[in-house]
Amino acid sequence: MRPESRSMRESILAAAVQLFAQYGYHAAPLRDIARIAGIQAASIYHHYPSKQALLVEIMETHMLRLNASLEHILKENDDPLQRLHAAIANHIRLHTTYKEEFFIIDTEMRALEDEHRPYILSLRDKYEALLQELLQDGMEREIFRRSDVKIASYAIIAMCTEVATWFRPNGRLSVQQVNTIYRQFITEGLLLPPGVAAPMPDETAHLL
Amino acid sequence: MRPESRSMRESILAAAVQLFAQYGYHAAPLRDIARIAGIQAASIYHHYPSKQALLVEIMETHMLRLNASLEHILKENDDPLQRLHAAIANHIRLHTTYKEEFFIIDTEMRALEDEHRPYILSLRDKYEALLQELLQDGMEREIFRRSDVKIASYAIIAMCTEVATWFRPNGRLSVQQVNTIYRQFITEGLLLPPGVAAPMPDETAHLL
DNA sequence: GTCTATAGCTGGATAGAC
DNA sequence: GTCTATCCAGCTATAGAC
Repeated sequence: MRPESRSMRESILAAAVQLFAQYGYHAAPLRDIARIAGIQAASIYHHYPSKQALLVEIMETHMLRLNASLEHILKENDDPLQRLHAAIANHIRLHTTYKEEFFIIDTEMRALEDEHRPYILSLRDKYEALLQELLQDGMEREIFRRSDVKIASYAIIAMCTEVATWFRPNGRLSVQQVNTIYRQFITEGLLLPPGVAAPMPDETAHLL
Repeated sequence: MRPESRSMRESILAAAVQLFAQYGYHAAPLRDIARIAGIQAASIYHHYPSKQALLVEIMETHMLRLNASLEHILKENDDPLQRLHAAIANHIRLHTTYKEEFFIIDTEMRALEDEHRPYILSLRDKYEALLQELLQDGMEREIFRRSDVKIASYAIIAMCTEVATWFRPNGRLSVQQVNTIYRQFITEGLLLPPGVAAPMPDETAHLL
């Protein structure tokens, strides 16, 4: 594949990402994707066989990226809490960096045709299984509270994924701040421990 | 409005709920909605002015229901923890009872035309504001850990809303079980309190 | 590799009979 | 209140020139 060709391929994909995220797959006309990429609609078919192929490529690329990064974290860490912290940070980092792509993954599963849906779903299932493995291990080693592993994984994924919906790169909070807030919420919950209520908040004590 | 008329109105709406949830707004043809309701597509226009009107009515009805129930909870309770428990239970109850309707609210915001989107968004904002009021009050009264109120509200809403995606009425867990698991996760988090870490296994007790 | 032109279809919505 | 018939706009995708 020659460089000029690859460049146009990427321009088309970037335009598709933008419009799929903004209007949804079915509401985004191929003509508009072509216009943003700077060519005619028919020319897209030199680079991709169909509109559906654009959606599949967006979803596959980023689900593979997400899974590979979590597999790497599990391989490099043994401590359940370190693993969880790294997994949260990784999920939030990717969902803010590739915010539109993951928003599409989160909202356009139904737009996948029967031919491709099982494959993309299997990638999503794989991610859930990796996180559940992390949680199960942490519970067996008495680091995490024993709870329903599946529901815990769904809850963590849902709240960390939704960051892709509202996060703004130049908004009130940085990625690092969002990460810190989510980490504490997931590990410690909302409730103040009854006895420890008063003087020094844990999260600032170590700064002194 | 005569009874026969209202009945067909509801049949049409129910069919729209089913197909919007299953295929998405843009991918659900009006002809299919009509077929499920047992009439011809053109007859729908006697009951609703447009396809868009079906979507708006579904979203409005259930967002109003959700807001009214949370307002009622805030009025009837004063204790922050009781309020939070009631809010979680209420959110999960509605999102499992009207699972398709809330799934549509969660995934088809982009399908709203400019004329109606601000109104539906204002209802969603209202719900977030009510929950944030609950959280803010609980933090000021030293019941909840001080944290970012907006993010905490987004996290709680995201995880409790996603129940509408995977919950199955005759599945592994009852609504009550799901509610209990979520309640503990939100208030206490995943981590076991270090001191309270259960009876110590014999082979590690000597390390203390 | 990109273009113009258009095929082929499907969709929401309307007209007007009954 | 529901029907049949149809308009017409919009879409994805293809054909074939350059």
